[in-house]
Formats: sequence, C-alpha cells, structure tokens
Amino acid sequence: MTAMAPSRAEPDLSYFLDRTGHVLRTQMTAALAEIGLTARMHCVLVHALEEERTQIQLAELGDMDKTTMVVTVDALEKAGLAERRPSSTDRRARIIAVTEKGREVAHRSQEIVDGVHRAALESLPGDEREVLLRAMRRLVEGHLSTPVEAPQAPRRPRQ
Amino acid sequence: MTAMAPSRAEPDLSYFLDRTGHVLRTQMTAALAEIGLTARMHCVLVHALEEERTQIQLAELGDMDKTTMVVTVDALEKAGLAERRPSSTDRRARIIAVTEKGREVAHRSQEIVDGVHRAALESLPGDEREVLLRAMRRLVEGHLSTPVEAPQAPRRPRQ
DNA sequence: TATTGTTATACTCTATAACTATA
DNA sequence: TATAGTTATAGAGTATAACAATA
Repeated sequence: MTAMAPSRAEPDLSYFLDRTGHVLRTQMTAALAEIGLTARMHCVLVHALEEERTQIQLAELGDMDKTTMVVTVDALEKAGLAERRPSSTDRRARIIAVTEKGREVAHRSQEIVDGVHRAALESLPGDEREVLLRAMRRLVEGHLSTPVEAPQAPRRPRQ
Repeated sequence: MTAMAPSRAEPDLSYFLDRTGHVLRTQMTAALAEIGLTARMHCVLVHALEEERTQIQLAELGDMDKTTMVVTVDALEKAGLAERRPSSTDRRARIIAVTEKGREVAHRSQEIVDGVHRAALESLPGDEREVLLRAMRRLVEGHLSTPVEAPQAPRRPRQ
C-alpha cells in the first residue's frame, strides 16, 4: 500500500485524497462484485447504453487503454451483458451492444454506485458536503486538471 | 489508468477523489524526483528523523510492507541519506539512522511536499479550503476510515 | 500511410513464502 | 514459539510491440 502521513505544517492533502479514494474504491469494488461486475465493466456498460459506441470510443471515455478494453469487453460478453457487432460504417470497428440482461444489470449497478456515493456524502453535514463538492470540482478543472508527465522507460522489443 | 466518469444523479465522488489524488501524486513524484527521492523515501526519512525507529516501526508508520521497507532503506543507504545500525536492545532489529546529508535532504523534501500541497490548497478560496479540509478529515475518521477487506487468492508455494 | 481491434508479452509493483538470527 | 530482517518470486495489473484487416 501507498502512504505518506506524518505531522507537518501544511495539511496533508496527499494523505486525505489517497486514503479516502482508496477506501471508497474498496467499498465500490465490493458492492459491484455482488452482482459480478468490476468498476470498469460498469463504466463501459453505462457508456455503451447511452449511444452506439465502438471499443475505441468507450476506451477514451473510460480513460482506458484499448488493450484493457478488449479484456473488459471479453468479460461483458462472457457474462452475457454485451455483444460485439460489426459497425455498419467501418468494417474494422466493433459496436458494443448492450443486451437486455446487460441493460438491467447496468441500472442495478448504477444504483449501487450511486448508493455508495450517497452513503459517503450523507455522512457529512449538508453545508460541508456542498462545499466539498464545489472545491473538488474546482480542483479537477483547475490546479489538479493535468497529470505531470512521467518519463517512461522504453521497452525491449518482443523477441 | 483507472476511471469511471459518466453523468449521473449522484455526484461522482469516486472520480473526484481518484482524479485529484492521481494528479496530485504525479506532481509530488515529479517534484521529489528533482532531489532524487521517492515519496516513500521522504516518508521514511522524516519519520526516522523524529526519533530512533526500527524498520518495522517505520513500515507501520508509512503503511508499507516490511519487504517494501527493505527496498526503501536500501535506496536511502545507497544515496547516503541513512544507515542501518544495530539496535542496542534487540540484536534482530535495525535502527534507521539519518545521516547529516539525509537530514538536509529531509528538510528540503519537506519543503517540497508542503509546497505542492500549498499550491493546490491556495488555488481554492479560503473558505472552501477550510471546509474541504474539515470534510476530508471527517471522512477519513468516519465513513471512509476502514478499507473493505478483499478476499485475496492464496498463493502457490515457492517451488 | 493510418487506424481498429487483437494477441503476446515485458515490466512494475506489491506482498506471500521461506529462511536466518535472534527473542 | 514468535519476531526482525532478508531474499526470492508469484501474481495482478498495465501498457507496449507487433500484426491482420480495413480505411
């Protein structure tokens, strides 16, 4: 596990964000697991329901690599929640079509996700909750909008 | 990368926490890298400076595994920032002693960490900042205090 | 030439297992 | 028997490389 938590002058925002994010994620993972979904499967399912989308489009929306998307769609197909269909306009692309069962599961998983979020937010006084959300939005759109690029080591070619 | 970010009824707390936490971590990693430290090295250095501590004690404070601590202390020794010294009371244990250079680096790294946090917090209006911190503290001590245990697959014995 | 989806796999990270030396 | 530290490595997760089909 990660960490960084001593006493110091400046409030330890890193600790607050890492810790709350981590614990919330464990809650979400456990809650979605009860209906056989991962967070990624839920994310793809919901976006695929909104309109006809290809794997690449869904990958971008969920901020995943296209190879990760392959695995996620495999899982959705295996669970009978979605299907790959040829695009009518681009024969390279696959539209991810949500099945009837998938639609039902997506509604249920959305309730689960909302429930986990609601439980956390309702543990705060109403005014604190309001301001917390406003501040988070401001950070996401402002000072914490863009990750600092890390120099990534080039990989040895496949032998 | 992780993600989950559609439009929905309940505010997407997962997205806010994951995203802000991630971006802040990239800022911190980049800033500390300029003086050759990782976040873990900084964390161990600071705690080791406070008082005489063994590897196990430092591991618990930083919420790391003892095997991760071995690697971290190796890095600190290699950089000449800390040394392993035998404990005078327990011959199994090693006290992590910070060198003079280590002390200087720790002060510098603490300034860096504080600076990164300050920059983020100062991007918020004062009243929002206050309430954000209060709310985060409330979550860390309350509804988001304890990770949900994930059932972890038993590992095959070392062959 | 560029892009979609796919397979194979290199790499990183983390923590379990096993071990040595002490307690 | 239990604990501190160590080594080796299993396993999960992620993303790069290479490729086939198509644009």
